[in-house]
Amino acid sequence: MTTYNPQQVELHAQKLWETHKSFEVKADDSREKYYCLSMFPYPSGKLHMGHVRNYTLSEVIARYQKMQGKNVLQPIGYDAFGLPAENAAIKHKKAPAEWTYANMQEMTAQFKRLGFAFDWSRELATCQPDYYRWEQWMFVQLFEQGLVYRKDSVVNWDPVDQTVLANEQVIDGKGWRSGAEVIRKTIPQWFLKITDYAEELLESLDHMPGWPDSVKTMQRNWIGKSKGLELDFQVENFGQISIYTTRPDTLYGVSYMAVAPEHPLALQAAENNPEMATFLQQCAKEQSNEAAMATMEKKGMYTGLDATHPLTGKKVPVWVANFVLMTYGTGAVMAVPGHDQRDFEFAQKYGLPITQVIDAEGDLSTAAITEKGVLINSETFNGMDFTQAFEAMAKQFKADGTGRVQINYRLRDWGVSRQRYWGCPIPIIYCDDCGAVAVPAEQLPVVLPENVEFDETGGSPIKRMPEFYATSCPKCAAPAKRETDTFDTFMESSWYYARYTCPQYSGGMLSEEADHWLPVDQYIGGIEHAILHLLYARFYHKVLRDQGLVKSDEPFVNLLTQGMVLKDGAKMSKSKGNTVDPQDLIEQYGADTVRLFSMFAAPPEQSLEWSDEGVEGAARYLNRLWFQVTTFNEAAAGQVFSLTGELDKAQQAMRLKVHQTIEKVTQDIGVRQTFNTAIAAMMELTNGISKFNDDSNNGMAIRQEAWSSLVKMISPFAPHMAQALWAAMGHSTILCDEMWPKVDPAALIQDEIEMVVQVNGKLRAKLSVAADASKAEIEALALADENVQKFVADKTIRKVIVVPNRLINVVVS
RNA sequence: GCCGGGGUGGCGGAAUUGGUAGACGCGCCGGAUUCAAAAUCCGGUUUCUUCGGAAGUGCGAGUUCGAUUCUCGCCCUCGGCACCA
Repeated sequence: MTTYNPQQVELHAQKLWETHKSFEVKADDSREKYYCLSMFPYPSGKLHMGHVRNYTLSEVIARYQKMQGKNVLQPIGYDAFGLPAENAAIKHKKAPAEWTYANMQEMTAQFKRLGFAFDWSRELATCQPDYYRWEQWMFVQLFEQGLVYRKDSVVNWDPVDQTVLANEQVIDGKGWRSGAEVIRKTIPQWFLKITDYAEELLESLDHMPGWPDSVKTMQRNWIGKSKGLELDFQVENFGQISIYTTRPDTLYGVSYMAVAPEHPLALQAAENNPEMATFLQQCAKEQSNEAAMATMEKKGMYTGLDATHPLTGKKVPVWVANFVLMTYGTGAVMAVPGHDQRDFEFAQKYGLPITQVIDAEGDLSTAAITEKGVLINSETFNGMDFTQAFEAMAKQFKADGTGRVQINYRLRDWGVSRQRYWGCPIPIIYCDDCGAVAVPAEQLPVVLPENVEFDETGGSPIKRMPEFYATSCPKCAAPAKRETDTFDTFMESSWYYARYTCPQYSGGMLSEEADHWLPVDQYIGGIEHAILHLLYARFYHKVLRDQGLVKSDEPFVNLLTQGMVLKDGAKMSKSKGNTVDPQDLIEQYGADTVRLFSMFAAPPEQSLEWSDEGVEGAARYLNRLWFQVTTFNEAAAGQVFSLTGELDKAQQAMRLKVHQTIEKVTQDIGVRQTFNTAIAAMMELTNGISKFNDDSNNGMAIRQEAWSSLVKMISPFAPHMAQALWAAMGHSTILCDEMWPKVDPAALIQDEIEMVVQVNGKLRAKLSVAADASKAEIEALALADENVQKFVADKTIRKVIVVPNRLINVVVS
């Protein structure tokens, strides 16, 4: 017997797989395909436990599916553009490309050491021109089709560093490096019309049974479809403002209007009013992200302008309010303090009238009444319910042309411009005469210069590199300037899963192979991507489809959202400095232990609070398994045992346990995706077999079947050890090419079943009952039990509930 | 603030369709082995208890013969909120 040496066993298995190209796959119509994908990593440095968990999850699924006989594609690559590389450039005076490539190399070595079944021949990195040229190409297509447009939009501006900051770089309203107060600045940026796809993105969610309900709900709410009225209000000395409301039934309760600080009306009001100008400046210092907007103190100022109420003709004051979003609806709202809590608070603060126009439960002296009900104080609309009022109002406004029914989405178009260096250049050229012109396809890619130097401010180097931006107009050949903004990195991560099907293809964005592999059968990634990445990728896939590049409607059939790996209660991330380095654990225990533990510690969808303790347990288990199997192999001495004749009770029980475990593990991996319980079941079986010391022929046959099944079932988790044990059993094949063990239905037949007896829901006895016993027999048996009698004796039996194969509940009083 | 999760022994977690709460593992306790220790193996381990039992799954109600599971109201916590990825 040899002792278990994980380092040796693991390197040996890895070499074996590499030599046999076990995980390099080609399109093969003779076998069912299975595309298993984990979200690719950002090359931040070393791997952390979140990575290990993520890739082990897809690994287990991929290896399991391969053992079901499928042609499994499991690729890997790097989401290589992004902010941390620029931060590192400032800090270490190293070009972002150099830092990124070094990290990729390090992470690749770690991935290989973990023995993941990746098809490395398909590796890609999004910062390579071969990759991003097609992203630029697609942008140009969309530009020409009108799915791309340019408009003014707000960014965080650091007035000291003279640079745009990411939300993450704004801490308590101040620039992370300069400490200066960040202000809102409006600059022109490029947008993709994701809202054109809002309806389909919403509707498709109803036909995606492989996605978790929670993610679908979040996406539905994010898209936020609503039906309302858009109404025009006339404002004297200004003109017309439009508002959108989903509650036209409360129109008679409007006591003021509110516009966003960036609204043209607000800007006009500030022209001759220094106080208003100061107020708008204050608003410009407030953060524009939704969380801040929703929680900050509600402030407003009267513009001095009044709107005319379209139904009553009365004057309604127009206010500027810091909580009105310019980006949603029309940037103006009607305020109904009686029936909207935010309007209510604002009205209370500024002494604006609060009137009740809906008859519903509530007390207007303390809070708004937000429930729907019958209209009151609403002239001819009195007595109508919400639906009647909505329709009647819609009809009336339509007739006089001042309002219309409108479907609105909360979803906004996707702003893809970033004023950063380390990203894919936006393929646009600005010409004084021709305007914004797309870079012609034959001039793509627009290559990002990689040898650059960063200054302290973190501003993009290409913005001061004429050799990059100076060019000529593709239309009129006059001197022109390239766009120096780059794409949002979500652009790269929105289609990489498709490019993996043909990573080296140079004839286009995607080859015909894309439709062989797509859609992805199983996608796995962090729950933090539930909305942004997953929605952008869904959108992009539909765009690819409409360009004729893929045939499917959705990119990911099944989605597994893994919980966060937490340390000290917070997301494990490099920026927080609370990461656990798996390298040390691999060196100490081996990759199999680290993989096994990351799957055993918690179910995949739950967040996992990391603790170093417990890894030991996984290592102990593998050691025990190694010892048990190698000891058995010695006893078996190369012989193959098969069952003959009748089995005794203990043998039957052992064989039952083996096949129950195969059934459970198969279900847990293949259907439930609860890998922690699969491992627990295998541990239980291991304990069971090691206590079953039957040396008879049938005993040996059962043990041989048990160990061999167990080695196969543990192989997705601990593939190196499993391979070594498989070889030690005398097999010359590669285990990952073998078929998954099958359940023998005959082994599952039981003639006696244990049932529980309750009296008034409390456990009082356990019974062993013949499998074919009738209800009456079971009932009689339960009532005959001594302990049951004790609790029943002096009472009246009201009823007896028999749940087949489970329990008997005797209800007494 | 809004949207979506989570809360069960000392700890990670299990209970798959409303049916034995605590599987499996960690830790701890006891024993074997050892000169000794580590490792390993065996046994025990929710709490209280008058040893009959009783209580118990964040808190408070409800539905049910029966609730960790369903309903309502709270509390705490994690993720997301459009420029972190």
